[in-house]
Amino acid sequence: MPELPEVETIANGLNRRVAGDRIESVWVSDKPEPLKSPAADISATLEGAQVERVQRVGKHIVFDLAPGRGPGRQWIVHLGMTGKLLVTVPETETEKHTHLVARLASGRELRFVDPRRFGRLEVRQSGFSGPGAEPLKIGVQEFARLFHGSKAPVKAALLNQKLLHGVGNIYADEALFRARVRPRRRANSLSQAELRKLHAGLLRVLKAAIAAGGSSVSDYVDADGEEGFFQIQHRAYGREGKPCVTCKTPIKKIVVAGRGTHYCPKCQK
DNA sequence: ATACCGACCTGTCAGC
DNA sequence: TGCTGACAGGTCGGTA
Repeated sequence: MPELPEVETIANGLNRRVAGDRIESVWVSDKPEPLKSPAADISATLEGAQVERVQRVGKHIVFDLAPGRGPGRQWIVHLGMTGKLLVTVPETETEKHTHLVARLASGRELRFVDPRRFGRLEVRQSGFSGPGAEPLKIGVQEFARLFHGSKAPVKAALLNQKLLHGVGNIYADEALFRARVRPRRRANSLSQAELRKLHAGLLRVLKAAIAAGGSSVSDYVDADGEEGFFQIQHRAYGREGKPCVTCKTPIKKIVVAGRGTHYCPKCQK
């Protein structure tokens, strides 16, 4: 479900709510899919650990843990399409598809819920830096270099987490719309000017979406249960058949890299 | 190396 | 009303 702006919003909300709290005990479901680390490792790492802070890396939520001795460990959560991390009181009814419950010293619970089970939970030594470059930090030069070496459609390159991490289907379409570049163009066919526009468009759309609390297309909510509002600013994603905000031409929907892809056939070259 | 496609899961919605 | 199929914000592994 969530891409960079949603994960950023969730991680910031979790940081506000649970940083400094201690995990007293953990329950893990017996469904194996969401676990990248063995359940016993996850429990052993989380139990007794204090949450130092929560931050976003790519589309991952990273909990820095202070176990008290030895090198720090991290709990890394990828929400997949439908994952949620909720902070609740114990009395709140446990949702269907709850896969992990961490009981906190404050008396609250941190719960991981994921109906589709595409999300992943993992514990590891500190220092996780994600699979690719960070879109909010990368300069235009490095950005251009990433795409220069790829013959893939530029949309596929944007979605490739080993190049840039954090960009998903919505913001790839939105960035390409703002850069006026067609999603099927080969990444290495973009001119320097187009790469600059793509870099700028991506930064603009990600920052605006973070400011709006992310996009709530169906059921996304942040750590406080609040919806995001960026979906009302979408110009391409989800607007098939609707008039382009620039030229009124109907937005087209095609499939690129196996994903529904929206663009303006007139504005985007 | 690259790119397409199915697989992984469940829920929802449109269409019949 | 109920069934079927398509589709969904993500990623991985196999194959051509």
